[in-house]
Amino acid sequence: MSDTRRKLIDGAIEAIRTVGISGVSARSIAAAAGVNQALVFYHFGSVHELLGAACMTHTKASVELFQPALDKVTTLKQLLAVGRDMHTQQSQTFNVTILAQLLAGSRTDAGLAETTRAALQLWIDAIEQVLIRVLATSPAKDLVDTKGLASAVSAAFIGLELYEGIDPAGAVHALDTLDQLAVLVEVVDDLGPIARRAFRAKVKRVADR
Amino acid sequence: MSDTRRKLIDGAIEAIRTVGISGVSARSIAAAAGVNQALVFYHFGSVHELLGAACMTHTKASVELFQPALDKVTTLKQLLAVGRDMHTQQSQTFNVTILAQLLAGSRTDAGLAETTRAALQLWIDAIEQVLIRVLATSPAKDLVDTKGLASAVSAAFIGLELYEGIDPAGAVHALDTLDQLAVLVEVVDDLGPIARRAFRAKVKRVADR
DNA sequence: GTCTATACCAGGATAGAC
DNA sequence: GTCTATCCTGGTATAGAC
Repeated sequence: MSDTRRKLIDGAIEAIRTVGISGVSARSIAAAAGVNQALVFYHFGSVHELLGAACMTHTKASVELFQPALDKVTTLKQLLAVGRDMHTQQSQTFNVTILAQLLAGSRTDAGLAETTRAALQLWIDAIEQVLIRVLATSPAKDLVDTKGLASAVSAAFIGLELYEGIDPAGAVHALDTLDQLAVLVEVVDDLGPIARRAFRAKVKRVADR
Repeated sequence: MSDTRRKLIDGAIEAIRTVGISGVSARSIAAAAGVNQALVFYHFGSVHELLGAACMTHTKASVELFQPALDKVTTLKQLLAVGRDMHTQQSQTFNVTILAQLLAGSRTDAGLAETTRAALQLWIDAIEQVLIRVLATSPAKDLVDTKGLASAVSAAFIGLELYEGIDPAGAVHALDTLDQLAVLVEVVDDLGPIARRAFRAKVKRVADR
């Protein structure tokens, strides 16, 4: 990949982060990239195309970067912790920030929507693998669709990121609460044999109906 | 409130819905409202001010409209059902769609961020009241911070709305999965006295540490 | 492949007629 | 309170020099 293409992609990420989807433009991206504005169109054809390419590249790199951390996760609480770590470690280029802005922008551009969907799917797939592993020993195992839950978790994370933008303290509070709830799940997983059997029976009854 | 102000507020909602935060402008709003573009500035001073006013008005009306439905909710499953109903019944003016777009736009405007925060808070407060009622009889009661959970639920809903924009089928699937999970909570709430006592003891131990 | 220059349009905002 | 006209800025996109 040429040097300018890479600069433009980095510039696009930087621009989305600083001015948001509603302020991003060929000029703001070129300024962040330190190259001429016309090159956006030479290399990518349009601003939206560049945004899509940047989103895909950035998401791929981000998922790969955190894959080792995800592989170590054995509880829901730890999964949440990885999410929070991502945010603090990479506050300058946090991928979920980018995805949130592009998701909002995808409302008016079908092409961008498709790329954003594909990028988000990378996270969903990675998270699903974690969930399959984490839930393998849970008594609630048969009641949970891992694909659906992985989508829900990803979407929720995006919502929390947007919420953080308007109420940082509230977002921390919300995440702390989810942390507590993750403990609740462990409590269920950790019930004694009698309670566990009663739980399983209930779950089975509910799952069958 | 004057007729034109109302028209502009309705037009702003309409414009956010159709062109999104990145496409919204004094001209697009005025076109949707059927009034002259200059009136945006006469009545509201700036486009962002109008967006903030529209967001607040629309959210207030939406919360009031769904308050009776929220008052009837007695389980998490029903709370989720109200959310889904809102979406289908009000697909033209779904308030969460508006909030999601303004949340994304708030990244670059502190004033808009504050108004959006206040508007979202209306939902969070309403949902917290529901949660207090729903969780009152749950054995997990003492472990859950209702304020934090209400924020998390609201944020998650916004994320799901954005996700729906790029993958409608995936979003339905995610919501169906959450529906199943809500059942799981009922299972816990519905354990027999022995299991319930064991559960409470575990929760207490966890809550104390 | 990159830069300059430029055409052209959309958006924010104001002045002033009515 | 509303409309017309207008200014200016910044946005997309292309042509053409280098």
